[in-house]
Amino acid sequence: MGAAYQRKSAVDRRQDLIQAGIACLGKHGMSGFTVENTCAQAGVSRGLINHHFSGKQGLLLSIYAEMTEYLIQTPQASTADTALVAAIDANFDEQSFNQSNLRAWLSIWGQVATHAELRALHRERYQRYQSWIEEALSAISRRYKLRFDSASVARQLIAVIDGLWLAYCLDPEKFSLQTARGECYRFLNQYGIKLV
Amino acid sequence: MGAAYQRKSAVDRRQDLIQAGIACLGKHGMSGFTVENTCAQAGVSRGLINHHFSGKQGLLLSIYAEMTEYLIQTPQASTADTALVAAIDANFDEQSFNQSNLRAWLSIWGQVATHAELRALHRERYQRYQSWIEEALSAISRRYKLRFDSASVARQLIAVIDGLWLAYCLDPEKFSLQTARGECYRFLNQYGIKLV
DNA sequence: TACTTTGTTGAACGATCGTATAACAAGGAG
DNA sequence: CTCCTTGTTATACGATCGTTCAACAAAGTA
Repeated sequence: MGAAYQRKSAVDRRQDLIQAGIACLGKHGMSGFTVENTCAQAGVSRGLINHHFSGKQGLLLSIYAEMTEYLIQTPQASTADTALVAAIDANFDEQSFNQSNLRAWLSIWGQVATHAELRALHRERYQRYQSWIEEALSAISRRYKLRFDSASVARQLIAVIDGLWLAYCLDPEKFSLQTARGECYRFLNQYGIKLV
Repeated sequence: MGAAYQRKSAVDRRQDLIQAGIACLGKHGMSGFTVENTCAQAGVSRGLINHHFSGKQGLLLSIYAEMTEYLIQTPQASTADTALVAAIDANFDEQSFNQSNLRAWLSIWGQVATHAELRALHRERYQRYQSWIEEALSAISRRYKLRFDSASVARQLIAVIDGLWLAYCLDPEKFSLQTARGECYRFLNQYGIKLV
């Protein structure tokens, strides 16, 4: 007779619950992100969330940290060109640009305004993200002797990316991943930035 | 001794509940949009929502219809230039571009993927919105002999607007209404579209 | 005034929420 | 084999959710 349940290390189980939470957020939004659903998705009992996290809000915080980790990681590319391409493409690969993942983001964004700790975390991550993009654009403008306000273009670029995400999430049949990605690079072309 | 409660016509009371619902969504997001909160905000009893709407979901549907009404209304301006300016400025006036309203939008968007009727309504309104902007851009490109793909620029413009909304909603201190509006017109300038 | 219509109330219902807690068990240390 | 740590389960609890429904009352009609 086998063991009644599988015992995992704290870090592994925490990762399981985080991934299960993301899956629930992607499936039915914030209303689908319940303790019962998440634990069922992870294949564990209900009480386990409060053992590994400080309540459901604690799990949500860890989920957001995990989700930003993938996108915010500063690419290690050699030039500003390839680094920016890598950063943009990370937003438009299959892992990021699918309805489930975008819905999870949308659900969490809806909580940022309410949840103080979540807002603080978001502010820090987004600030780092924007600064990095701004510096990359600045390097590119110097290298190719282009004339544009890096801060302004950075704001617009981030807005375009997020707006395309939103449009795709709300109506996935409207355009494809490639269309969205192409739209993003067409936008940069208009400023003389020819990356692809 | 006055009346125990004020009796209103169905249309007036429905409007009260719709506005109260928007206020609740803006205050604490979708989790703040409860029957109890909404009715308290409207100053009526809990049971009234089910008398005037088909449940809470029915109210949410009416709320979305009301919110789109203001933004989607096709301006009656004479030229495509002024019409597009009016449409864009409607997105960046104080009534639309404040955190409470944007949070309400964000909350509803999070439900679009889940709620079938809401998704259908959104698809219809957004399609109409995009078509109108695309036609306006097309008229402008003909008039000023500009060379760009109207459909592509329309997608980018909507993405920029929505992305700026999102950024402002998640961190209002990052930039002001005027900055966001200016960013939008700077984007159009890059395509040779000089409206302001 | 008497009657009808219908907007409105408030209590009650079952369902589900997040959390706390005591009992249990898996796996390693001795 | 025994003990101990700790990951895990299952139940129970109070709170709150959305909805239903019978009773009430305000305003119009005759």
